[in-house]
Amino acid sequence: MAKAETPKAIRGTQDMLGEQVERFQHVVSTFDRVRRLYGFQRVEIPVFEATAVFARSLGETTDVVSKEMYTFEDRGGDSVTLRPEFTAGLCRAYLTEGWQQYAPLKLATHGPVFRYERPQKGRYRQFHQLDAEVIGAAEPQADVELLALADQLLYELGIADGVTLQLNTLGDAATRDAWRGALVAHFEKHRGELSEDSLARLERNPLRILDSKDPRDRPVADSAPGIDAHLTSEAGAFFEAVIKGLDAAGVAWTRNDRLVRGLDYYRHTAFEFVTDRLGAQGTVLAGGRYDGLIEALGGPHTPAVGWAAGIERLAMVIEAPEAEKLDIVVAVEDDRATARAFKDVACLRRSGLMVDIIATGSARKRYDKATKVPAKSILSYVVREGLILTGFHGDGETVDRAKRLLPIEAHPVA
RNA sequence: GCGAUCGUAGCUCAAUUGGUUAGAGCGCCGGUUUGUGGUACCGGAGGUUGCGGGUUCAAUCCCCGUCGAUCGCCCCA
Repeated sequence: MAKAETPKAIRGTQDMLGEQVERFQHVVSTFDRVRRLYGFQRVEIPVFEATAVFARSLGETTDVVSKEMYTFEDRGGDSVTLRPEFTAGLCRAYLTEGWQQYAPLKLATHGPVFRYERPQKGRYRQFHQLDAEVIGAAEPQADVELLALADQLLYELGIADGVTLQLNTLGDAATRDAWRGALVAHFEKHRGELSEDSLARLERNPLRILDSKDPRDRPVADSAPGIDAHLTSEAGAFFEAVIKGLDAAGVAWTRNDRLVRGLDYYRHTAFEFVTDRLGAQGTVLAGGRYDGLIEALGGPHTPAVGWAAGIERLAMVIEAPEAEKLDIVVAVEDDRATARAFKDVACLRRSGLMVDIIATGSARKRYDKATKVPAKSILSYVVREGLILTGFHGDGETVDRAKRLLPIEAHPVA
């Protein structure tokens, strides 16, 4: 029979073990702890939705919809899509589950998301996000609270120093239209100085020229008009309130008036927490206010604001957390003690101690193996003159606890 | 979709300008030493050098293709 060929992992997926998992878990558990401090409740939503949920929310950026989503037809012929983000699904749930009665809702969730993209540093096809949203709150306090949550999360992950909060406003609809007009006029005037990529952007998505990485674009992008001159008084007041709130809450930020969002339903606050330690994929947490999204999903006008953070990117930036140690590792150095040892191990585990046992392979090497297992203490079993003897080594507190649970006298070999 | 770099044992890496039987450490398995201990030694298993062509007396090494990985571009909800 021909040797079976091992199927390979799908491009852009990850298998995690050891330190990678420790890092991942540390990010998630820190998020779960901090989110409670702010009264954000955990929600669960599906990993896939009707394609319309995301297609509608992504509007006219057809590139993203057609090329970058994992879209399939199910057996009934319906088009379904693996979630590329949490926000649209949460908004759908808000509308279809009657969650409007609880508004304003502070929600938190985390899990896998999927984007059909070419993998690179900090970028995968199945990756994982933390997500926090406030749905049904029009006030700038919601933006501030959400940013404070993000800020504290990064602080407690120990990476606040290496990350900066870049803040901008996209204004309201009127502001945005006026600014966009001024930008297009500016870029049209300097067509000749723009890169080919940016000339294409000028047609599809002119705001994106502002954050172009092409050095040829920088002079034109840097000299482009900012949004401030076009802010309506309402939009200006909103941004002011956010800034004042951040300062009051002690959240450090820097203005980046080149920071934009591609989609029209984004209003007012836009922000990104950025690190320089991840190469080209330095954005570690990003979000903004999306007052127009729920209407785009066929719901009533509903103001909302939220953010998402890449768990893998955060996990790469933090210090390695200390691996969890077992309380005891048992080394059975004589096969005649095996039954006794397993009995004791069962007792210890039922008492809530984390215990592993080494009872296979060369008997005389089992102690050496045990010393390599991350554990607070070692319990060894040997046989002398027909008696099973036990020996403890390591952390005193753990040893004392185990000694109280186990019979200390030597047992004859059965 | 485009570009650059890289694919040798389970892992990290060697192998002279192309040269004969592709090595080492770690890990794994077995044995010896030690015997309240993380030591040292001996032995073993494990490779179609990613895959397929080509050049050559001879290819891990050079060339082409392909697959995969990494990093970047595009995109970034």
